Amino acid sequence: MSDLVTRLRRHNWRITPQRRVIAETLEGSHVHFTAEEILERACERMPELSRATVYNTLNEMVALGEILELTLEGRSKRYDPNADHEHHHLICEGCGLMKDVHTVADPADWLPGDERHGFTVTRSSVTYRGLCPDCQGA
Amino acid sequence: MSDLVTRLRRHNWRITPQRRVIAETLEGSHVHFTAEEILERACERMPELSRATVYNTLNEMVALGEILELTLEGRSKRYDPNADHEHHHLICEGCGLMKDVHTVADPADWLPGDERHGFTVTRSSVTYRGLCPDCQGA
DNA sequence: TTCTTAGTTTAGACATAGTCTAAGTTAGGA
DNA sequence: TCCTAACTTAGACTATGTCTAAACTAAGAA
Repeated sequence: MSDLVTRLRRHNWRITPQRRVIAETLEGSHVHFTAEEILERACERMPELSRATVYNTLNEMVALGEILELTLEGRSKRYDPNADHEHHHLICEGCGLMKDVHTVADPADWLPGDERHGFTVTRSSVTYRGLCPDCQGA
Repeated sequence: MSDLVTRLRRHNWRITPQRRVIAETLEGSHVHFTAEEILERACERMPELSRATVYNTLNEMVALGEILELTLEGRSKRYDPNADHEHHHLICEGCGLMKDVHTVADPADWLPGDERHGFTVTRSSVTYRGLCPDCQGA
């Protein structure tokens, strides 16, 4: 049983076969997939699964707070099943490898009041870029 | 004369009327526009300007390193004429408004060595999200 | 000045990512 | 069982961005 499915069930969310396949596809890899990639992989197990169901399901999981939607480089959003605790991303500019990382302080503490322009700030995320060990050698 | 135009001229880049209007539109505001917004505003001064020219010109300016392409929330990229000095972004989740902000510390200092996974970190950027004054009221 | 040529611009077709709609299907309670 | 609300589906639609082929423009050569 997928851990994500367990978490989703707690929201009194009906776990249909389609949703289960999508959740398990999301959790089955350490890479963050795009919606199209999830559709493609989930269709290997359930060929009649529709594009709309994948998009709807991903959006609902994001709304429930159980997965994260990442808008990074490129045109498509990616989905991260580790929505549990706050984390940030470290991206290799050589090969595109992406890792989750944790900071020692809350980034919101470093934005002074006069830099907030009247906004109420609710979330903050840091993206670190550099070269991974493999790409430093190359 | 726009400062961005000056910088572009240094690349031996032909400054056509179209490119001048696009560059001045980019610099004329403190917020970061999408390509469509730039097209719309530039068309107020040059109605025959085409969509393709705006997209081509923006992509070329990015390739020259004179503006930044931001892939953040939503479906469209935004363009930042301040490619020079380090700054971060504050985004309204209501209307998509984006502003430049400055933090009181370097985000790289918040990432402990054991969270770097052997990467050499060269750049870091923080994205703050919340509601702008207008969207708080609505 | 006129010619040549490379660079630029244009309209609109095309591609891709994502959303919406209307109709059909399914699950769970009365 | 039937009823109803939730879910799924195919495909139309929208939004964002790219490509193409033809026309235009500017700068140097003759």
